[in-house]
Parts: sequence; C-alpha cells; structure tokens
Amino acid sequence: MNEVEEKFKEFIQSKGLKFTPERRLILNQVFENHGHFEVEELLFEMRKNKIRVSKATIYRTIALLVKCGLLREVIFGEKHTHYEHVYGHEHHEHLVCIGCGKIIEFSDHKIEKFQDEVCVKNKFKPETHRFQIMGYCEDCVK
Amino acid sequence: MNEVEEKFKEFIQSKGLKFTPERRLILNQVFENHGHFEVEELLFEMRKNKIRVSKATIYRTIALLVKCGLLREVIFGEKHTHYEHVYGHEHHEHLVCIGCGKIIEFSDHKIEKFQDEVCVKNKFKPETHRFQIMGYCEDCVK
DNA sequence: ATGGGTGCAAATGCTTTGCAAGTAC
DNA sequence: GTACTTGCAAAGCATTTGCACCCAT
Repeated sequence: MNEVEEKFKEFIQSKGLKFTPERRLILNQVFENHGHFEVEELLFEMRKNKIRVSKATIYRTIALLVKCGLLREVIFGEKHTHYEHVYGHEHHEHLVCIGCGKIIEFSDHKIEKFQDEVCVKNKFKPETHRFQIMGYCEDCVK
Repeated sequence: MNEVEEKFKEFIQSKGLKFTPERRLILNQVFENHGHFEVEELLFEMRKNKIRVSKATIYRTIALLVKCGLLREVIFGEKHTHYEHVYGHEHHEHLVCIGCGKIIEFSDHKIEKFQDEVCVKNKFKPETHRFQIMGYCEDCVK
C-alpha cells in the first residue's frame, strides 16, 4: 500500500506534476478494495466513504495510474472500460462469463512463451497482450 | 459470396425477419472488400459507390450479421468497434501495432488446445476467445 | 507566486432508439 | 394487410475538455 503511494509519488514528481490530496485519495481507494473495477464503481465507493472527488478527476488520475504502470486497462467487450491492479499481481488472463459477468483469472507461462514465438515469427516487438475466453461459468452452464 | 448471401437469407427468414434490399446491399459491401472494417469505413465505401443507406440501418444490419455468425466483433482498444469476416476465414488472432495501427493476423492451433486445457481446469464452457498482442511492427521499431 | 490541478457543465463521439412512413411477405 | 424496416433526428453513455477558481511546491 505504502509502496504503491511511493511509486506513484515518484512518477508524479518525475514529470513535474503535483501530488494532490485528490490523487492520493483516489490512489488509496483504487488499491484498497478492488481487483477489477470500473470508474462508476470507484466513484460509488468513494461517495460511500464520504470522499468527494469529481468524476473528471478520477478519469484524469486513472490515466496517470495506467501511464505509470500501476494499473492496466482490461476490456471485456462491454461499453465501459475496466481496470485492474498491476502492482503486486502476476500477469494473468481472464475467463469472462457471458451469463453472470463473473471474471475468473488464470495465468500460465505457456502464453508468454507462445507470444514470444509468434512475435519472432512476425518480427514484432510485443509490449503487452490480452487473452480472454468468453463463455459460461460452472453455475451458468446449469 | 453467394453462399454468404444464402446463409444470411436463411438466418433472416428463420427468425421471421425480412430480406430487404438495404440488408443485401450492406451484406455485399461488407463481403466485397474488407478484412477488418469499422462502421465509418463501410459507410464511406457505400457512399463512394453511390449506395445510400442510413448509419442506423448499418448498425442494425451488422448486429444481425454478428448474431448469425458471419461477422465477429474485434476490439482493438480504440473507441470504435471493428468487425471482421468469420465466413471463409480460419479463426485467427491479432498483432496490433501501437505505432501505425497495422493489424497482423496469425493463427495457431496451440491456442485452441490451450483454451481447452484452461477451461477444463476451471469448469468453464468456452464460446469464443480473443487474443491480441500489442506492440510495434517491424517498420515502427526502427 | 505560479504553473499545474480541480470541479462543473458542456462537448465529444460512437452507438442506440422512438417515431412516422414505407415495404417484404 | 400486417409485421417488420427504414431514415431521421434525438437520446444515451462513457469519456474528455474548456474554463474560472484553487493550491502544492
């Protein structure tokens, strides 16, 4: 938790930006509870905790968190973007349940190996990848 | 080409819907030129060919094409959705160049095998998957 | 003090929808 | 004839932006 704050502060200041209370509050809320989250959820939680920041500032701050590598965008095919922690989490992929929206994470080093193979073959320099399987979870198959 | 039209017509009629000229025109344009495309592009091409259909109808028709399995949505992380042919194309994945936006397709059966493994392990019934690698293509690395 | 930051409300941009008129079956 | 369709313009929604005031450094 504190390490995250440190890392963000460093990033912020290295860019000549400012470590404002709003940014700290958003950072803390992001890393308090959530694995995945969407902006609307985050806003809701902050309201619940009587912390008032504007949606605009949340969007602006999340963009910074993504840039500094603490968060990652994940797109599940819905209209709104989801985010997930990068810090302290092994890179992983997602099973997305079409029935109930549940997200199951999994990870496997075969994917990284596979990615490297493909990239060499295509002379492509990979930065990130995204692998999701859409289908039905155990409960929804019934 | 004609097979596609046949397949669409069949789908349409099986649902008690109507095979209108607009739907045929859009279908033909979709399968005339494009590998991947976005709605705006399609509309532009149709205008060029002096075919006038409303954007609303294009959206509505594409939704049908996706439902009947002739098209597939692909999301590259931009704001607008891309579509690609399913009919007559082996299932494939994408390398997305962050530099120039180029899309390179690749396919490998290892992915299907891998998907099955993961799904068994998690008791998940897969419908589709999406695998993309974001990075820099040969030209953009320079 | 000052350049970046904030909240608000308005703007964007893609996509969807309500409605009146048209048409495939 | 009667659903289903179309085009248009308006509505939706997530996200971004312009601006006047504010504050971390």
